[in-house]
Amino acid sequence: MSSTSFTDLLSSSGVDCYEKDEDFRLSGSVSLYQNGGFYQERTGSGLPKFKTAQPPPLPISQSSHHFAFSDLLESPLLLSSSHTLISPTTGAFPFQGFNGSDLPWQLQPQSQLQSQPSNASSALQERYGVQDLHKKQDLIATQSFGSDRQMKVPSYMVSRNSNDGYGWRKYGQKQVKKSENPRSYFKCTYPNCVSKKIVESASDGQITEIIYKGGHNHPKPEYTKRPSVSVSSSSNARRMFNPSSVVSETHDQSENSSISFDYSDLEQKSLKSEYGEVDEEEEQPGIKRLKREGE
DNA sequence: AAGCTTTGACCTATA
DNA sequence: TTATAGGTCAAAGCT
Repeated sequence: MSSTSFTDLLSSSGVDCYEKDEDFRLSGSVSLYQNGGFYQERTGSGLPKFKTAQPPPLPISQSSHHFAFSDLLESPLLLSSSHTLISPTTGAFPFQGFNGSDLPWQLQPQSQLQSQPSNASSALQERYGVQDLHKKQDLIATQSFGSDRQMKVPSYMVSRNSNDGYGWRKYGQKQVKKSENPRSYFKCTYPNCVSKKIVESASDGQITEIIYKGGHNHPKPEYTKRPSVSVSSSSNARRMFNPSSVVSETHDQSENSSISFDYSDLEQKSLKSEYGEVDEEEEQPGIKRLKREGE
Protein backbone atom coordinates (compact mmCIF):
# COMPACT_ATOMS: atom_id res chain seq x y z
CA MET A 1 0.00 0.00 0.00
CA SER A 2 1.20 3.35 -0.78
CA SER A 3 2.12 5.90 1.76
CA THR A 4 -1.19 7.52 1.22
CA SER A 5 -3.80 5.76 3.13
CA PHE A 6 -7.33 5.59 2.11
CA THR A 7 -8.22 7.58 5.11
CA ASP A 8 -5.84 10.24 4.05
CA LEU A 9 -7.36 10.33 0.69
CA LEU A 10 -10.72 10.71 2.19
CA SER A 11 -9.71 13.47 4.43
CA SER A 12 -7.73 15.21 1.81
CA SER A 13 -10.69 15.15 -0.46
CA GLY A 14 -12.77 16.94 2.04
CA VAL A 15 -14.66 13.96 3.12
CA ASP A 16 -15.68 14.09 6.63
CA CYS A 17 -15.97 10.66 7.93
CA TYR A 18 -17.73 11.95 10.92
CA GLU A 19 -20.35 13.47 8.91
CA LYS A 20 -23.80 12.33 9.56
CA ASP A 21 -25.01 9.96 7.02
CA GLU A 22 -27.94 12.06 6.16
CA ASP A 23 -25.50 14.50 4.82
CA PHE A 24 -23.94 12.25 2.38
CA ARG A 25 -25.80 9.11 2.35
CA LEU A 26 -26.35 9.43 -1.28
CA SER A 27 -24.00 11.72 -2.84
CA GLY A 28 -22.90 10.13 -5.95
CA SER A 29 -22.93 6.59 -4.98
CA VAL A 30 -25.65 5.69 -7.32
CA SER A 31 -23.90 5.73 -10.58
CA LEU A 32 -21.10 3.75 -9.19
CA TYR A 33 -23.31 0.89 -8.33
CA GLN A 34 -25.73 1.00 -11.07
CA ASN A 35 -23.31 -0.95 -13.00
CA GLY A 36 -23.47 -3.55 -10.41
CA GLY A 37 -27.16 -3.66 -10.52
CA PHE A 38 -27.57 -1.53 -7.49
CA TYR A 39 -29.69 1.39 -7.06
CA GLN A 40 -30.75 3.50 -4.29
CA GLU A 41 -34.18 4.51 -3.65
CA ARG A 42 -34.54 8.14 -3.12
CA THR A 43 -37.01 10.06 -1.24
CA GLY A 44 -38.82 12.85 -2.80
CA SER A 45 -36.22 15.16 -1.54
CA GLY A 46 -33.64 13.42 -3.56
CA LEU A 47 -32.04 11.78 -0.67
CA PRO A 48 -31.95 8.09 -0.52
CA LYS A 49 -34.22 6.68 1.99
CA PHE A 50 -32.76 5.32 5.04
CA LYS A 51 -34.33 2.13 4.15
CA THR A 52 -33.00 1.78 0.74
CA ALA A 53 -34.59 -0.61 -1.55
CA GLN A 54 -33.19 -3.96 -1.91
CA PRO A 55 -31.73 -4.44 -5.25
CA PRO A 56 -33.53 -6.86 -7.37
CA PRO A 57 -31.96 -10.17 -7.95
CA LEU A 58 -28.52 -9.26 -7.10
CA PRO A 59 -26.10 -10.32 -9.74
CA ILE A 60 -23.81 -11.76 -7.21
CA SER A 61 -21.92 -13.80 -9.62
CA GLN A 62 -21.73 -11.14 -12.13
CA SER A 63 -18.49 -9.42 -11.91
CA SER A 64 -19.18 -6.76 -14.39
CA HIS A 65 -18.22 -4.19 -11.94
CA HIS A 66 -15.06 -5.32 -10.50
CA PHE A 67 -12.94 -2.32 -10.43
CA ALA A 68 -9.62 -1.93 -8.87
CA PHE A 69 -9.12 -0.11 -5.70
CA SER A 70 -6.94 2.34 -7.46
CA ASP A 71 -9.73 2.95 -9.84
CA LEU A 72 -11.96 3.63 -7.01
CA LEU A 73 -9.57 6.04 -5.53
CA GLU A 74 -9.19 7.80 -8.76
CA SER A 75 -12.81 7.87 -9.42
CA PRO A 76 -14.48 11.17 -8.81
CA LEU A 77 -17.18 9.20 -7.23
CA LEU A 78 -14.95 8.46 -4.44
CA LEU A 79 -15.13 11.93 -3.27
CA SER A 80 -18.77 11.81 -2.82
CA SER A 81 -19.49 8.21 -2.49
CA SER A 82 -16.74 7.51 -0.15
CA HIS A 83 -19.13 8.18 2.58
CA THR A 84 -20.98 5.22 1.59
CA LEU A 85 -17.96 3.15 1.50
CA ILE A 86 -17.96 3.20 5.10
CA SER A 87 -18.05 0.65 7.52
CA PRO A 88 -21.12 -1.15 6.89
CA THR A 89 -21.57 -3.02 9.84
CA THR A 90 -21.70 -1.19 12.84
CA GLY A 91 -18.18 -1.52 13.09
CA ALA A 92 -17.49 -4.31 10.88
CA PHE A 93 -15.77 -2.11 8.46
CA PRO A 94 -13.21 -0.18 10.31
CA PHE A 95 -12.48 1.95 7.42
CA GLN A 96 -10.74 4.52 9.36
CA GLY A 97 -7.96 2.15 9.75
CA PHE A 98 -7.78 1.57 6.15
CA ASN A 99 -4.20 2.09 5.52
CA GLY A 100 -1.35 -0.10 4.85
CA SER A 101 -0.40 -0.83 8.36
CA ASP A 102 -3.73 -0.69 9.90
CA LEU A 103 -5.58 -2.88 7.61
CA PRO A 104 -8.20 -4.67 9.51
CA TRP A 105 -8.81 -6.97 6.69
CA GLN A 106 -7.52 -10.33 7.19
CA LEU A 107 -7.43 -10.94 3.59
CA GLN A 108 -4.68 -10.84 1.16
CA PRO A 109 -3.43 -7.50 0.05
CA GLN A 110 -5.26 -7.72 -3.16
CA SER A 111 -8.37 -8.17 -1.21
CA GLN A 112 -8.12 -4.56 -0.48
CA LEU A 113 -9.08 -3.96 -3.95
CA GLN A 114 -12.13 -5.98 -3.73
CA SER A 115 -13.01 -5.22 -0.26
CA GLN A 116 -13.30 -1.69 -1.24
CA PRO A 117 -16.19 -2.12 -3.53
CA SER A 118 -17.51 -4.53 -1.13
CA ASN A 119 -17.69 -1.86 1.41
CA ALA A 120 -19.38 0.37 -0.92
CA SER A 121 -21.88 -2.16 -1.85
CA SER A 122 -22.49 -2.99 1.69
CA ALA A 123 -23.20 0.54 2.40
CA LEU A 124 -25.74 0.34 -0.27
CA GLN A 125 -27.57 -2.38 1.35
CA GLU A 126 -26.16 -5.08 -0.65
CA ARG A 127 -27.43 -8.38 0.35
CA TYR A 128 -25.76 -11.63 0.09
CA GLY A 129 -27.44 -14.89 -0.17
CA VAL A 130 -26.37 -17.93 1.69
CA GLN A 131 -24.92 -19.54 -1.29
CA ASP A 132 -23.27 -16.34 -2.22
CA LEU A 133 -21.47 -16.14 0.99
CA HIS A 134 -20.34 -19.64 0.73
CA LYS A 135 -19.11 -18.90 -2.69
CA LYS A 136 -17.56 -15.87 -1.25
CA GLN A 137 -15.60 -17.75 1.25
CA ASP A 138 -14.75 -20.36 -1.20
CA LEU A 139 -13.53 -17.92 -3.70
CA ILE A 140 -11.55 -16.10 -1.19
CA ALA A 141 -9.88 -19.24 -0.17
CA THR A 142 -9.44 -20.91 -3.46
CA GLN A 143 -9.37 -18.31 -6.11
CA SER A 144 -7.21 -15.83 -4.43
CA PHE A 145 -10.00 -13.43 -4.01
CA GLY A 146 -12.03 -13.61 -7.07
CA SER A 147 -13.21 -10.60 -8.79
CA ASP A 148 -16.70 -10.62 -7.51
CA ARG A 149 -16.84 -7.82 -5.14
CA GLN A 150 -19.54 -9.52 -3.19
CA MET A 151 -17.04 -12.07 -2.44
CA LYS A 152 -14.81 -9.60 -0.83
CA VAL A 153 -16.67 -9.22 2.31
CA PRO A 154 -14.25 -10.31 4.89
CA SER A 155 -15.65 -13.44 6.23
CA TYR A 156 -14.53 -12.67 9.68
CA MET A 157 -16.64 -9.66 9.52
CA VAL A 158 -19.63 -11.69 8.98
CA SER A 159 -19.47 -13.36 12.25
CA ARG A 160 -18.23 -10.20 13.76
CA ASN A 161 -21.47 -8.74 12.92
CA SER A 162 -23.38 -11.26 14.78
CA ASN A 163 -21.05 -11.05 17.69
CA ASP A 164 -19.41 -7.81 17.16
CA GLY A 165 -18.74 -7.10 20.74
CA TYR A 166 -21.50 -4.64 21.03
CA GLY A 167 -24.44 -5.12 23.24
CA TRP A 168 -27.67 -5.69 21.46
CA ARG A 169 -31.11 -5.76 22.90
CA LYS A 170 -33.90 -7.30 21.04
CA TYR A 171 -36.84 -5.01 20.88
CA GLY A 172 -39.04 -6.69 18.42
CA GLN A 173 -39.65 -9.51 16.09
CA LYS A 174 -41.74 -9.59 13.04
CA GLN A 175 -42.64 -11.92 10.32
CA VAL A 176 -42.20 -10.00 7.15
CA LYS A 177 -43.80 -10.86 3.91
CA LYS A 178 -40.86 -10.71 1.68
CA SER A 179 -39.13 -13.26 3.72
CA GLU A 180 -40.49 -16.38 5.19
CA ASN A 181 -38.10 -16.04 8.03
CA PRO A 182 -38.90 -13.84 10.96
CA ARG A 183 -36.90 -10.76 11.58
CA SER A 184 -35.59 -9.83 14.93
CA TYR A 185 -34.89 -6.23 15.67
CA PHE A 186 -32.03 -5.27 17.89
CA LYS A 187 -30.85 -2.05 19.33
CA CYS A 188 -27.45 -1.31 20.67
CA THR A 189 -27.63 -1.23 24.40
CA TYR A 190 -25.04 1.45 24.69
CA PRO A 191 -26.57 4.66 26.01
CA ASN A 192 -27.48 7.08 23.28
CA CYS A 193 -26.33 4.73 20.62
CA VAL A 194 -28.85 4.51 17.86
CA SER A 195 -27.31 1.60 16.12
CA LYS A 196 -29.70 -1.13 15.23
CA LYS A 197 -29.59 -4.36 13.47
CA ILE A 198 -32.13 -6.61 11.98
CA VAL A 199 -31.45 -10.26 12.06
CA GLU A 200 -33.37 -12.57 9.90
CA SER A 201 -33.11 -16.12 10.96
CA ALA A 202 -34.44 -19.33 9.62
CA SER A 203 -36.58 -21.69 11.58
CA ASP A 204 -33.59 -23.78 12.40
CA GLY A 205 -32.02 -20.87 14.12
CA GLN A 206 -29.56 -20.09 11.43
CA ILE A 207 -29.14 -16.49 10.69
CA THR A 208 -29.90 -15.87 7.11
CA GLU A 209 -29.42 -12.19 7.01
CA ILE A 210 -28.24 -9.32 9.07
CA ILE A 211 -29.03 -5.77 8.32
CA TYR A 212 -27.30 -3.04 10.17
CA LYS A 213 -28.75 0.34 10.59
CA GLY A 214 -26.92 3.22 11.94
CA GLY A 215 -23.51 3.30 13.32
CA HIS A 216 -22.27 3.09 16.80
CA ASN A 217 -21.28 6.35 18.29
CA HIS A 218 -19.08 4.70 20.77
CA PRO A 219 -16.24 2.29 20.82
CA LYS A 220 -16.93 -1.29 21.28
CA PRO A 221 -17.55 -2.04 24.91
CA GLU A 222 -15.10 -4.08 26.78
CA TYR A 223 -15.97 -7.65 26.91
CA THR A 224 -15.99 -7.54 30.63
CA LYS A 225 -18.81 -5.16 30.51
CA ARG A 226 -21.32 -7.46 29.06
CA PRO A 227 -20.34 -11.04 29.27
CA SER A 228 -23.64 -12.03 27.84
CA VAL A 229 -22.68 -10.62 24.52
CA SER A 230 -19.04 -11.10 24.73
CA VAL A 231 -17.09 -13.30 22.48
CA SER A 232 -17.02 -16.04 24.96
CA SER A 233 -20.70 -16.32 25.25
CA SER A 234 -21.17 -15.70 21.65
CA SER A 235 -19.51 -18.85 20.71
CA ASN A 236 -22.81 -20.49 20.62
CA ALA A 237 -24.23 -17.83 18.50
CA ARG A 238 -21.32 -18.15 16.24
CA ARG A 239 -21.93 -21.73 15.97
CA MET A 240 -25.42 -21.02 15.02
CA PHE A 241 -24.52 -18.26 12.77
CA ASN A 242 -24.56 -19.14 9.21
CA PRO A 243 -23.46 -15.96 7.67
CA SER A 244 -25.66 -16.15 4.77
CA SER A 245 -25.76 -12.51 4.48
CA VAL A 246 -24.70 -9.41 6.11
CA VAL A 247 -26.23 -6.27 5.03
CA SER A 248 -25.22 -2.94 5.96
CA GLU A 249 -28.15 -0.89 5.60
CA THR A 250 -26.41 1.78 7.19
CA HIS A 251 -25.52 4.88 5.80
CA ASP A 252 -24.78 5.80 9.26
CA GLN A 253 -21.87 3.66 9.06
CA SER A 254 -19.90 6.65 8.31
CA GLU A 255 -20.04 7.23 11.94
CA ASN A 256 -18.71 3.87 12.39
CA SER A 257 -15.93 4.50 10.14
CA SER A 258 -15.15 7.55 12.05
CA ILE A 259 -15.21 6.15 15.45
CA SER A 260 -12.55 3.96 16.65
CA PHE A 261 -13.65 0.58 15.94
CA ASP A 262 -12.25 -1.40 18.63
CA TYR A 263 -11.80 -4.62 16.96
CA SER A 264 -9.49 -5.29 19.70
CA ASP A 265 -9.35 -8.97 19.65
CA LEU A 266 -9.86 -9.23 16.02
CA GLU A 267 -7.48 -6.63 14.91
CA GLN A 268 -4.84 -7.63 17.26
CA LYS A 269 -5.03 -11.05 15.92
CA SER A 270 -5.16 -10.02 12.38
CA LEU A 271 -2.54 -7.41 12.67
CA LYS A 272 -0.09 -9.68 14.19
CA SER A 273 -0.79 -12.08 11.49
CA GLU A 274 0.50 -11.97 8.05
CA TYR A 275 -1.80 -10.98 5.31
CA GLY A 276 -4.29 -13.64 4.77
CA GLU A 277 -3.31 -15.35 7.88
CA VAL A 278 -6.55 -15.27 9.59
CA ASP A 279 -6.30 -16.00 13.17
CA GLU A 280 -9.87 -16.27 14.03
CA GLU A 281 -10.22 -19.82 14.95
CA GLU A 282 -13.76 -19.37 15.86
CA GLU A 283 -14.55 -18.34 12.43
CA GLN A 284 -16.02 -20.38 9.77
CA PRO A 285 -14.32 -23.14 7.97
CA GLY A 286 -13.75 -20.94 5.04
CA ILE A 287 -11.69 -18.68 7.15
CA LYS A 288 -9.74 -21.44 8.64
CA ARG A 289 -9.01 -22.72 5.28
CA LEU A 290 -7.87 -19.33 4.26
CA LYS A 291 -5.57 -19.19 7.15
CA ARG A 292 -4.07 -22.51 6.44
CA GLU A 293 -3.56 -21.64 2.89
CA GLY A 294 -1.90 -18.50 3.93
CA GLU A 295 0.51 -20.38 6.05
C1' DA B 1 -32.98 -6.91 40.86
C1' DA B 2 -31.37 -5.94 36.52
C1' DG B 3 -31.40 -6.87 32.02
C1' DC B 4 -33.16 -9.51 28.35
C1' DT B 5 -36.71 -11.77 25.35
C1' DT B 6 -41.29 -12.29 23.86
C1' DT B 7 -45.23 -10.67 21.66
C1' DG B 8 -49.32 -8.13 20.50
C1' DA B 9 -50.49 -3.49 19.59
C1' DC B 10 -49.45 0.66 17.61
C1' DC B 11 -47.24 3.87 14.31
C1' DT B 12 -45.62 5.17 9.87
C1' DA B 13 -44.49 4.83 5.13
C1' DT B 14 -45.77 3.27 0.72
C1' DA B 15 -48.50 1.70 -3.17
C1' DT C 1 -57.99 7.62 1.05
C1' DT C 2 -57.20 3.17 2.33
C1' DA C 3 -54.90 -1.24 2.78
C1' DT C 4 -50.76 -3.37 3.65
C1' DA C 5 -46.15 -4.13 5.26
C1' DG C 6 -42.38 -2.99 7.98
C1' DG C 7 -40.65 -1.08 12.12
C1' DT C 8 -41.14 0.18 17.00
C1' DC C 9 -43.14 0.29 21.59
C1' DA C 10 -43.94 -1.47 25.93
C1' DA C 11 -45.89 -4.66 29.24
C1' DA C 12 -45.15 -9.14 30.96
C1' DG C 13 -42.44 -12.91 31.84
C1' DC C 14 -37.95 -15.09 32.04
C1' DT C 15 -33.03 -15.77 33.24
